[in-house]
Amino acid sequence: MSRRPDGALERDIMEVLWRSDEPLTPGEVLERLDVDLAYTTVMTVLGRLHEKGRALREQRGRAFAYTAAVSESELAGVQMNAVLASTTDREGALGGFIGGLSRRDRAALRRLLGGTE
Amino acid sequence: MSRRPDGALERDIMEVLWRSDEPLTPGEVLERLDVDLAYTTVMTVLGRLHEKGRALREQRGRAFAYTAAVSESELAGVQMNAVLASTTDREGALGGFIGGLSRRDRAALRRLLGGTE
DNA sequence: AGCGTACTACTACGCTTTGTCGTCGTGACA
DNA sequence: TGTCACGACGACAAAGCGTAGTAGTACGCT
Repeated sequence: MSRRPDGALERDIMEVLWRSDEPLTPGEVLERLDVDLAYTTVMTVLGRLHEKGRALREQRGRAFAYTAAVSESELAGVQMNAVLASTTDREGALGGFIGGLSRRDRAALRRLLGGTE
Repeated sequence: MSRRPDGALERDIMEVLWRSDEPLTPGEVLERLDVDLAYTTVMTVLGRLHEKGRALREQRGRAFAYTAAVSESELAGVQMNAVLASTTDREGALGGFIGGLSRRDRAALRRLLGGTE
């Protein structure tokens, strides 16, 4: 019985939410997960995501339908900023960061940073 | 007696290591921490950091002296890259990231990206 | 109106990580 | 030679997470 690594199930479920353009009930989330889990497991995790503010929910009939609170890319942006904020050598960190980027990512970054100022 | 949040002690100790330019024994680390902890607590955490590869150690007399395995900025860079790698919308993530940067950081980033291509 | 079904709330358990210490053996140094 | 510093090992509690069962309840269908 291998248990998936910590955070993996929450992550998988968030990905299901991100891929959907409308709110999903626990049952719908369960369908879209390829793994075999109990209904209540999905519910519990959705509830925890909601508690932590990472998922919003709205009543849909008797059920709750969940939506991701922040988009995947927003979350990634916020997390990268959090890492940066935790360090004292911001410039060094930025240097290390771009040193690890692919050529393509570096180009995208340059473009996103845009012109002057 | 409140326990400090998860990860905080390891972080504090890593910061002590980062701020030192030479390897430190547990006792020296303890001195440099402003908090009041048992000697063994520091030892345990240093041992765990070593196990996880985040600290190197070398014999110094009878004691071990510990050094950070990666610099603070390297670690931050790696972590930011890891976040980026975990997302599907890399460009969106980069956009969100720079959206959260200060003017100064943005300038630094632009400069670091600068010349080479 | 009654019954099954689907869904939520509540509870629970085990594992892992982390914060926090104690004990003990041993080697070094006064 | 005795005290002390230091490392090995172990321990315990709290939190986070994966995983699931039970029970109550509202809805739809018959």
